[in-house]
Amino acid sequence: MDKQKLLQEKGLKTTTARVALLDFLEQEGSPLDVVTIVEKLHQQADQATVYRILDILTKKDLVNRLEFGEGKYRYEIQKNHHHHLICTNCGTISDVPGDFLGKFEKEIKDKKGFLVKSHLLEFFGLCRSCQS
Amino acid sequence: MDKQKLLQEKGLKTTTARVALLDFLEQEGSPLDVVTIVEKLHQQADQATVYRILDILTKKDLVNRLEFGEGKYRYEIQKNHHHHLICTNCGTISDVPGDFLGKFEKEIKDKKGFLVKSHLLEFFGLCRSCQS
DNA sequence: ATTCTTGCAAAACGTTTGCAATCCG
DNA sequence: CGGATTGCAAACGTTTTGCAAGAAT
Repeated sequence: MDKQKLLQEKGLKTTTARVALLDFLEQEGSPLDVVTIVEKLHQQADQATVYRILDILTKKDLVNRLEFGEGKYRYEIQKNHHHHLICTNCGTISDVPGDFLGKFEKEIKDKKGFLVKSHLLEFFGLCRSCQS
Repeated sequence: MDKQKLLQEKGLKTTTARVALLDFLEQEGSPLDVVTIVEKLHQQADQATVYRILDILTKKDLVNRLEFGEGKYRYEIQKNHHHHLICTNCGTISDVPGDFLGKFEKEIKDKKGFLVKSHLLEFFGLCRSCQS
C-alpha cells in the first residue's frame, strides 16, 4: 500500500517519520506500545514525534488506539473490524475477526434509547500453548 | 450490606478508610476515577491509601477496575456482570446487564483453541437526551 | 513563502513505593 | 504484642507541551 498517497488523502504531509511508522505498524500487525515502537523505529523519530504521529493517524483512522488494562496505550495499523485474544500467561496477542455485536447494539437502542457508535471488546485468557 | 463482615470474609482488617471507600462506591454506583474518589472521600483517606485499598479490593473481587480509553482507571463496586453505555457527549455512564458473550467464547475455544477467562466490553455512543 | 512537522527538554499526569508512625485484632 | 495499614513525600512510567529549527507543498 502506498503510504504517501494514504497520507495525502488525509491531508497530511508526507514525512519520513510518518511513512516509517506506518510501514512498521503494517509489518508488525499486532498492537504495540510506544516504548516498543520508538525502540524498533531506531532513531527514525523522537518519542514526542511518535506520540504526535500516532495521535494524528488515530484521528484520521489510519491507526487504532487500544487499551489492554496495562495503564498505557497500544497502537495497531487500521484493519477490518476485529478484536483481540490476549494471553495472560505469555502475552501473545492474536486477532479474532468479526463484528457480532450489531444485534445487541440494536437491542440497546430499542430498550434503552442509547445509540451505540462504537464499542471496545477484548478477550483475556490462555492461548493454546499456555493451557496444560 | 455489612462492610465489616465483607472485609473480614476476605481476610482484611476493618479500617475506617476501607469502610468509607466501600460505602462511597456502593452509594455512587457508577465507575469513578481516583481523583474523584479522593475528593469525595474528603480527608478520610490519602491518595496513596486509596490506590492501595482499590488495589486490594480489586484483587479480592469487591471492586471492579475498568478502562474507558481515558488513560486512567475507573473503579466501581462489584455487582452482577454488566457492561457500560458511555455517552461521548455528556459523559453519563449507565449499565447494561447481561453476559451474552458465552456463545462466542465457546466458538473462540473451538476454532482458535484460545480459552477465554474474562473479557472487557464497553459501548460508546449517545444517550437518549444527547441524540437530536 | 507559508504552513506543517520535528527534536529536545521540561512539565504534566496517573500510579507506585519506601519508610516511619499508627492501628487492628 | 505483632503484623497489617496508613500518610507523606519522593520516584516512576506514560503522555503532553513550548519553543525554536527544519522540512514539505
